[in-house]
Amino acid sequence: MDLENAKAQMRKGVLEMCVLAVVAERETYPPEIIERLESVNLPMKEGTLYPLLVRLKSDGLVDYVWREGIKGPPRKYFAITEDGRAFLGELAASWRELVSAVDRTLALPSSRQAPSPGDPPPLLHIEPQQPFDDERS
Amino acid sequence: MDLENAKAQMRKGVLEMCVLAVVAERETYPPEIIERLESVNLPMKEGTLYPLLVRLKSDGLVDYVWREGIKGPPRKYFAITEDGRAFLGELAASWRELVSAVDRTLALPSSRQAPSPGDPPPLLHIEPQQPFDDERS
DNA sequence: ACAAGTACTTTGCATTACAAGGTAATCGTT
DNA sequence: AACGATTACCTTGTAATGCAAAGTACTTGT
Repeated sequence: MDLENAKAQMRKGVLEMCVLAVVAERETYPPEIIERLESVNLPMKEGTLYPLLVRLKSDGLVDYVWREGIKGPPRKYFAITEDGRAFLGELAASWRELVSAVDRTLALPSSRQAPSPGDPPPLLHIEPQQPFDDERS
Repeated sequence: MDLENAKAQMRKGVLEMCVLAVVAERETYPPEIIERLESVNLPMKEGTLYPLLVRLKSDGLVDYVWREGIKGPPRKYFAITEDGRAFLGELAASWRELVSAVDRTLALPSSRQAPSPGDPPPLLHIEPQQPFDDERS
């Protein structure tokens, strides 16, 4: 289990919201979306983005038009729809709830500090515990 | 695409960290871990937790001992290891980075406010845009 | 023409949460 | 002591989804 994998797993759940947020900012096309997300440290690959945009489009959360660029092939410029903007609002609210829940978990006593040398070794040398509330006789 | 699914996706990436945080707090056994997480609004099912604990154990991040309860069958009491505590520290740091990155994305202009009636319809009625920086030549 | 660059698309794989069902130990009641 | 209820642990199959890798197509420059 490596840290990189864990970080990737954490990112997975928010990519959809972040793409929607970037598209909500203004019309863009996929390579630009990727650049933007990378610029805030949220790497995303082509093979992830294109299918995601297809999903968002078929759910009516974004729409696109073909536009000719100054050079190269035509681009799909995406914009958010009204439904998309409403959904993004809900996603952002859920995100804030999640952040609050996770922070509450991380703030639990003993999960706070890094291991300091000289601490009493906490590993399974705990005396047999008194049950508190859940064992109704 | 429903909101519930999106919320579940967001949770997925952090469950491992949260379980580790709960176990870091003090020795516990699986049903209690589930209760704790539910109490902070992070639902997790048995079929998710047990295989996850197996992974954490085989990676040396947690350890367990069998203990007899006051009633019912014996329980596996889990505690975090030193390695686990170090890893939890890294996970928490990555989590904070992610929160910061996502918040930066959500703060992009136009993804902030909810749709207000009377706004100019923003959907793809934007005039053909001047490219800014990325079209070199 | 042809190569290079850019953009869009698709396929197969790995990870992982979960629903659903299964095994086993203990307890209370008869 | 037998049996159902409770509690705890475990396993299997499914679905979602990020990604690597490879493919298609349009445009530009030589």
